[in-house]
Amino acid sequence: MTDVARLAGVSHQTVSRVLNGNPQVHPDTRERVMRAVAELNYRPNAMARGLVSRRSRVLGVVSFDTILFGPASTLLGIERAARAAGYGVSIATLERVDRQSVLEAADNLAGQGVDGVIIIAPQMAAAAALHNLPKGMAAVAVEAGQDSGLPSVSVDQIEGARLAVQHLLDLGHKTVWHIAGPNDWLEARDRIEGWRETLTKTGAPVPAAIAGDWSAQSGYAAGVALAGQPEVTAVFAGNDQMALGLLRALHERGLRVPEDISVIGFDDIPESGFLLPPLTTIRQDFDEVGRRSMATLLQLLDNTTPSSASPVAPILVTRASTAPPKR
Amino acid sequence: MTDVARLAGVSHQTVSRVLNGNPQVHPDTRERVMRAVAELNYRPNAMARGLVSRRSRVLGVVSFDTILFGPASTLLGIERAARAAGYGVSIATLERVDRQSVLEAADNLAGQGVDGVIIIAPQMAAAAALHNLPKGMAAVAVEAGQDSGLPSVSVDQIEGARLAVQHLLDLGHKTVWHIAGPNDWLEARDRIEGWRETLTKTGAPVPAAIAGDWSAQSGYAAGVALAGQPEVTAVFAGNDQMALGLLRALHERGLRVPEDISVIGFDDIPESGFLLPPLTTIRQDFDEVGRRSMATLLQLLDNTTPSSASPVAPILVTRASTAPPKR
DNA sequence: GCACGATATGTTAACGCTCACACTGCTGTG
DNA sequence: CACAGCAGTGTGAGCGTTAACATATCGTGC
Repeated sequence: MTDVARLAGVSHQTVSRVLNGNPQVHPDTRERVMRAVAELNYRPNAMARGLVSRRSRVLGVVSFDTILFGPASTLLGIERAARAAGYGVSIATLERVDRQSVLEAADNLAGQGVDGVIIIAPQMAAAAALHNLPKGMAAVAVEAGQDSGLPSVSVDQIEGARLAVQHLLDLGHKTVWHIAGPNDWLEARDRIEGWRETLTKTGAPVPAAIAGDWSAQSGYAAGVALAGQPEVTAVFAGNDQMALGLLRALHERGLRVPEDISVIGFDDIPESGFLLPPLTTIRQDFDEVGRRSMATLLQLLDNTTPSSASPVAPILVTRASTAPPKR
Repeated sequence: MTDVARLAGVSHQTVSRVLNGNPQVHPDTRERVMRAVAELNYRPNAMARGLVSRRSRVLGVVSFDTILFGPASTLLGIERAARAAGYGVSIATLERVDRQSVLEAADNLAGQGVDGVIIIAPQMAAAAALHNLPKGMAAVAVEAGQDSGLPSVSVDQIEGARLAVQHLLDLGHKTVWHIAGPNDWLEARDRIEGWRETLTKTGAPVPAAIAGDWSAQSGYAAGVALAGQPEVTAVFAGNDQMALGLLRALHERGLRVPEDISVIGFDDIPESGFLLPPLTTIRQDFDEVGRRSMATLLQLLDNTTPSSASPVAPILVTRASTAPPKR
């Protein structure tokens, strides 16, 4: 910076002013400084800057299983929103999801000097850990339910499930079976709740939910079980991967989708449109989740009370795996 | 730090020594300092530390399309390796892949003060940009070919293609068709090369490669074209998503896999085992890629000449989508 | 013509840490 | 008994930036 100042014939403070867009600099001076900056290929030192301003302009994201479509998309949405706001993003991926791992990850990020963290905590264990975060740490939770003690952003899973189930009921199905995600995931619980509520509200019988673990394999297993029950005409799978496994199981048993059984998924993974048949599913707007998380975090950093908006609304994507019942 | 020093009854320098594991501190002193650290809940300031040591212990990763299985897995592998080495990871995701975006992303990361960057650059355009990186920036390329001018780490795509094609030839197929990835991806080019080479070497005829874009949709389109050609008995899809689309197209045309046509994919995405039929494919070891990238970057930071190891070997995962030809 | 605010720039002191060096006792050696 | 050597600790400077304040220059209104 001193070099730039010398070359431009000004003080280092003026250089600092130019770099920070201070309006009180003469245009000519600004020009000269900019030229010197370019000529010397000067780049401000982020650490010196952060040391005095107490802001690193980097935020941390704690996440789990970033290979899965949901978390990966959320991460991407956050990263986009952060970049738009002039922030960098540092990640910490959890190997296991328990209280300690979450706290360790948050601690690591804090040690890197992030200004705040966004925690993608769809599991109960992760959400529980949020109460123990180092105090004074600006943190926003994503998909963590209301009782995490943190400002939080999420997609309206209950509404998503309602959309899925209502769609099937509207087609004329008497009821809808459900392959649920793991019970320690909040999203799984909410989808079960939305499913059950919608059935109950319309007076439809509520079959037992079948336990899955998000994997295609578990969907397949559920499909094997369901294929043996002739009364099953419509199935709401907790995510698209399980729907995929389900489709395979039904196909193997000679059941046609949607003629014999309607199937609806959740997530709208890129492959969903190309399954056999193309999958009707529920889409979540992860970019919006990213934007809201970022906005909330920025409010936290500004010391304004974060405005808690309503959850992000999912939408129904109708393809070819659902139809009126034929049997 | 001063507070800790006061509480422990030592100088700030001794506190620093304890924190950095300097062996020349008396065990009793160390103990007292540690206790003070714990009591005050003190955490060293990363920026002050980085300012003087000129090391942030954070590295940057430039990546594209982190929703795709390959890049997401690579990112995860790098993150794991970085954590093991005590480094944090900052990400920069590209919206578009061209020279300028790559340089901008690298610049952003540099502005955040990362010690070095790992660039996942599977596309020609990205690889080309690597020559223009700010000099003095420690950088490692992943999947960028040899001529990026950077130390680089990659999976042996040619070998992977060879494994796939040889597997089909060994089953008795006269030749193997290929649905290729986009021509501006290095991985796509290498897989084409491995495919062509293997066919040529064994004297098999080399059909024209069919252009795809990694998506299930393009695999479907290719499948529609191939289903009309009775001489086609074996297809090597450039990735598993295209294989998925292909399976759907073949199924729709009444062609059975593997009885009528054998299909092999590439990547081994989590769903591959649950397609109809379970997909035989080629698996890449992304953790190993992450470890090697990290190791290379650390060597670069140490000013040792990076040891350029041989590419990571992929492996064949045999499932149910390939069989000897029947027609 | 002169005080006065506005505009533009410079000066100095932190920020919290590590590095280089100086210092203090103590032990062991000739 | 003096002195070197060493373990253990303290002192002061400086990393590159911004904040706070001080200063210089310039019109402007009376």
